[in-house]
Amino acid sequence: MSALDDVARAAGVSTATVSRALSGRGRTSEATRARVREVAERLGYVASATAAGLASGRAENIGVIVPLMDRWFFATVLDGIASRLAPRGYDVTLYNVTDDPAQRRRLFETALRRRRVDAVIVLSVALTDDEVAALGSLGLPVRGLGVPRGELGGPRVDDTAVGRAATQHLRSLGHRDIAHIGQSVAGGGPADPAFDIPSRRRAGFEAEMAASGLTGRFVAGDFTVAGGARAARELLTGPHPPTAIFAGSDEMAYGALTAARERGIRVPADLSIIGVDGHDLADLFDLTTIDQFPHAQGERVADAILAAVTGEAGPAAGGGVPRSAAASGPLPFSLVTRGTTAPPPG
Amino acid sequence: MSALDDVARAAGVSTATVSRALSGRGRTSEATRARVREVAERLGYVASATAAGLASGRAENIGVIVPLMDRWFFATVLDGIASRLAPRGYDVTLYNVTDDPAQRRRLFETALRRRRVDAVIVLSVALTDDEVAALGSLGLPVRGLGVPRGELGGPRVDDTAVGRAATQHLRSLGHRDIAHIGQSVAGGGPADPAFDIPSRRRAGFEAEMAASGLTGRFVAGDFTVAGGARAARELLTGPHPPTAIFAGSDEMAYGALTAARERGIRVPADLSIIGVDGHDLADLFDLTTIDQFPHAQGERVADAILAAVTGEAGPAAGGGVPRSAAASGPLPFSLVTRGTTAPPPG
DNA sequence: CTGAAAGCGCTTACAG
DNA sequence: CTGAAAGCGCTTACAG
Repeated sequence: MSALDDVARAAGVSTATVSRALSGRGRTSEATRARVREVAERLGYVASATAAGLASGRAENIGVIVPLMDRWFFATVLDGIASRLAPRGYDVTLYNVTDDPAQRRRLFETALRRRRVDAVIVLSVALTDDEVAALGSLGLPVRGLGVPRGELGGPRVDDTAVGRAATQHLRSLGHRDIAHIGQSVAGGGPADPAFDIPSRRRAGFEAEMAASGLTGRFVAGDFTVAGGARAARELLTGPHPPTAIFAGSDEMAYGALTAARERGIRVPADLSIIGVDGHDLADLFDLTTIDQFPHAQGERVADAILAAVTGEAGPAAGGGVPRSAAASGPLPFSLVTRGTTAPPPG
Repeated sequence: MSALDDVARAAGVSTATVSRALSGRGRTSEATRARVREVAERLGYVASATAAGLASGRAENIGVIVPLMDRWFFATVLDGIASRLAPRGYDVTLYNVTDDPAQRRRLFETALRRRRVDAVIVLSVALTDDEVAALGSLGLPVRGLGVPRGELGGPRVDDTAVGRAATQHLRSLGHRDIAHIGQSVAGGGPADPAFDIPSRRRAGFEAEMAASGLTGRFVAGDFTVAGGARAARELLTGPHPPTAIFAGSDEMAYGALTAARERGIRVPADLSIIGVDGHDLADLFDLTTIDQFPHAQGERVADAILAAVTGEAGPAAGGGVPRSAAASGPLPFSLVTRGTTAPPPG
């Protein structure tokens, strides 16, 4: 005696009709549908996700693989994803990936293979070849967001352009002695560094500097506040401190700000600093940054995965351009000029 | 021809035996179990979560209701929860609750009733009576973390003590003119303000001030950086600015720091500021705070929910005190003295 | 310890 | 448009 039976009985129809009326799949007369829905509502009936999933093959659930949940950027992207999925009736289950090999094996070889999700979104994590293969063998749509690999489809920011834009801003203020704080490629990264986000930002920086006949310095941070502080201290205590720093993330920029403060170096009078992200607190720090709209990024990848799962072209019918093509264009970013950048001293 | 059948065939046993060998439930000979596991491993077999869930009634999935996923505190707690659940084979599905009434109805009346989860954890959200009732009617274990209601069990910090400790620190430095930035009770909160976290912190503040025969001022922030800045501006531009501010959260304390900076008020020479949380960037801001170990809070509530779901007393056998009793004690907090607090001027 | 069989609560061809 | 029935892929009493 399932709950479905109760509804069918109360509405005087078969369970098949209840299922059709409630899901909207298959034909039902308007009158029947209305009556069934009314009865279901009154009885507080909601179909069991596991039973429906088993019978239909649709889990109505999207898996999201995310590193470091306590990092602002990912939390914000996740929020964007959830904001698009929930209204469509999709749940999101979280798969936190760490550096622990045993944990990763459990994730890719077991957790993800339980058929609990219809598709998976991968947020900026460096995956091994085996892991990419494991994802592929799932037979599920997979989209990455900012993943450092070409293998996974999904929207992405043109990070080379981001690197160029940040550098251009500094150059246009007159800086010639600019250092970049980023991530060293060796740091446990994936196979092909050419697809790496930090590498792209750095490449943009170097290209822009080279275009002016300049050479930029590079110091490795690790995309944390502490790493940024460490890198900035190295730069600022050297024989020839730069007049400007382009940090590959806002959090590293905060670290650079601290390092400058420690040494009594005035920002922006003595030193300009620009970050990347559009972090929550950038306004508080009065930090100039390249905003990459992480919340919107989450929305975009959620829409893309939904389109893949439902086989739709997208919510809006639109004109001649297929929605999928539009959705696969590069993600926007924007320079936000605040008080940490100014012309160089002298 | 299910995947289970393949394994059973290859191992030369029945599907029942495969199920028992793989799950560890029921008896199986050591030899059979080893062989079945070896075959399953070789074939890459992992039981379908939806089929197993339907048959067993166990979803092996915990729902977490969380507001504002992009808030550091919640993201950190979530990380703590996931870190305990994943190793035990439990997935976590996220239910983001916002202020949108339609969205909340969808959550409490539909999403949560799909039997996708074995239990639910509620993170600090103000629930209406109807929502608490809806949670109760789920027939599932429910634990809150820092929920402003007595109805939901679960570990919690003694926030009155937190308020007292912060105030004591300021008092011990010699401050007499202390203001508290918190949250106004009217702000869309739940029925009983007595269970409210912000109210408790404020009560602790007032009790401690009263004990010295002093009266503290109160200004409402809204637990955001901007709200803290606004409240602090109000205090600092008044006729009689305080010599110390106790902010109910680190993020509001950051706002207060900004407001002081705007006005050229030196911290801590002219003004002391203390926050609550143990935020990631507190170290960067050199902020004195009451750390409440959010990651550990997540671990604790995850353990509590796991105990409720599995009916266990907990992982460690322990001594005479039941684990559950120990786990229900108040959560720890700790004063971290940094550079934003000092004796008052003069 | 192991197997045959029923059943978990839905969805969906297939007929009508 | 609607119903009877099979089936989704497991788990679990129930026997043996």
